[in-house]
Amino acid sequence: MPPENSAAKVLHHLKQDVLAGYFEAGQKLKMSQLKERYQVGVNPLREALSQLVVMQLVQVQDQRGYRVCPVSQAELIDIYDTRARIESLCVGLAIERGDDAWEAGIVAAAYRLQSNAALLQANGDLQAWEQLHQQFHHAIVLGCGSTELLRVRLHLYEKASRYRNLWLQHNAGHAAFDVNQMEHEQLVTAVLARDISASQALVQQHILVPSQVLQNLL
Amino acid sequence: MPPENSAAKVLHHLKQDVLAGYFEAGQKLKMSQLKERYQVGVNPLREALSQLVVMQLVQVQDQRGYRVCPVSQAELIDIYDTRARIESLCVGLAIERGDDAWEAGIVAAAYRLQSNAALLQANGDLQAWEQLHQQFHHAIVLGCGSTELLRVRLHLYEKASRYRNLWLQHNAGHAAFDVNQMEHEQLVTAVLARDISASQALVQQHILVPSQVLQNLL
DNA sequence: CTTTTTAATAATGTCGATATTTTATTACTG
DNA sequence: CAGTAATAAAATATCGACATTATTAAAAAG
Repeated sequence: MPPENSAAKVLHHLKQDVLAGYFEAGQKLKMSQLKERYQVGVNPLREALSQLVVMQLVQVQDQRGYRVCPVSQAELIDIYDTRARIESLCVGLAIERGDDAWEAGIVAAAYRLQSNAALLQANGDLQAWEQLHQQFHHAIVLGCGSTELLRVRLHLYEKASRYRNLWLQHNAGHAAFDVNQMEHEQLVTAVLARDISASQALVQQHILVPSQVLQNLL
Repeated sequence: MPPENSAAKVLHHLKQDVLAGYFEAGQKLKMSQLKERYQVGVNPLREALSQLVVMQLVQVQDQRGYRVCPVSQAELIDIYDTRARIESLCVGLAIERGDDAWEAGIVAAAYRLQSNAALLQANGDLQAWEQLHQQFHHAIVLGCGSTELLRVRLHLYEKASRYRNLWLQHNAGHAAFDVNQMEHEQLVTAVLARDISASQALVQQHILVPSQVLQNLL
């Protein structure tokens, strides 16, 4: 375990709290409040907040402190649309470049997702399901072999988190989950068959369908 | 003019200094040194450095301070490869979505670049040329209309800056500049003709050729 | 009663100081 | 003389305190 300074620790917690919605969109982030919650002084806090500003999760106004970035339908559409295109790019490259270990990783992640999905849904543990879900998609795009592209992808995934949580809650115990699961099977088949255009079409749909559901919720 | 705090001011200067190569790749960034140069205390400095860490221009090691991110041939290839794909994506969308104002903006930027290129090359003002160059390409991709995609593009452009400076210096007064200029004319023609695949092929080449030159320099 | 002005309260941004940790130097030992 | 241990020097990370600025509340004027 890497020894982290308090700025790094508070960054991690603060980021989770913003992404999970503990701090609502647009909410003011007062120093006194944050000091209390994370048990650190202002300087590590300001470092963490500065980093979240670069990640576009927090806004800063000179002499007026920090606040959580607002959400909007326009941003939702843009993020999901861009994600769909980037993910498609990653998938195409991964199919071109992926080797045996890549294929095995996909099968393993798909198995883990499928075998735990029903239980986690019954428990209502949406975050655990989302983690397995994300690991499955990550196993696919990992084959693209581009650090930069994967970083861009991760950034967009994180920026989408606040919107995705709405979708997860809305669809808890809903039929959309089963549809989602079916799409995974189709995707695995297309990817392992090295069918680039089919895989890209499937993965774009897989991302854009939740976007359309969310547009009606905002 | 927006009133900025010292962290924002020092961030701007420090970023420029890293991108321009004033601080070399891998170099240790000592606080005493930075305090002297930017005339601020450690806390605004740490905020700025924290942001540069997120931008992947600076690395941090716990209790061992900050240093400029190293450069490598592998990173160069990855950045330029990814840039080529993202730029291609932007260009395709821009051609699909661009309107009259977009076309006019491209013609204007191309004109400004072409009319100043010879003079700036003679003066050896490579940075001014690069600025016009970048404004030209930005005028094209602006038509894609996606804030997120443009942000990703800008991030990759900035990450490529340190490598690009090598290319600029290497090609000062060289024939490659004229080839580069010719590629712009072809690109304008293809874009205004709304020929997506031709435009994408041209812009990919336009980015990848310098990458191949640079691979021999590192 | 609304608007403006003034006072108070609170919050932000920066610095200097300090404890802790790393790095460099010197001394020691096999 | 190389390698290691002890010491000295330097650098980092954090806090508390203070000056500046924004926000809120109260008072005064129209």
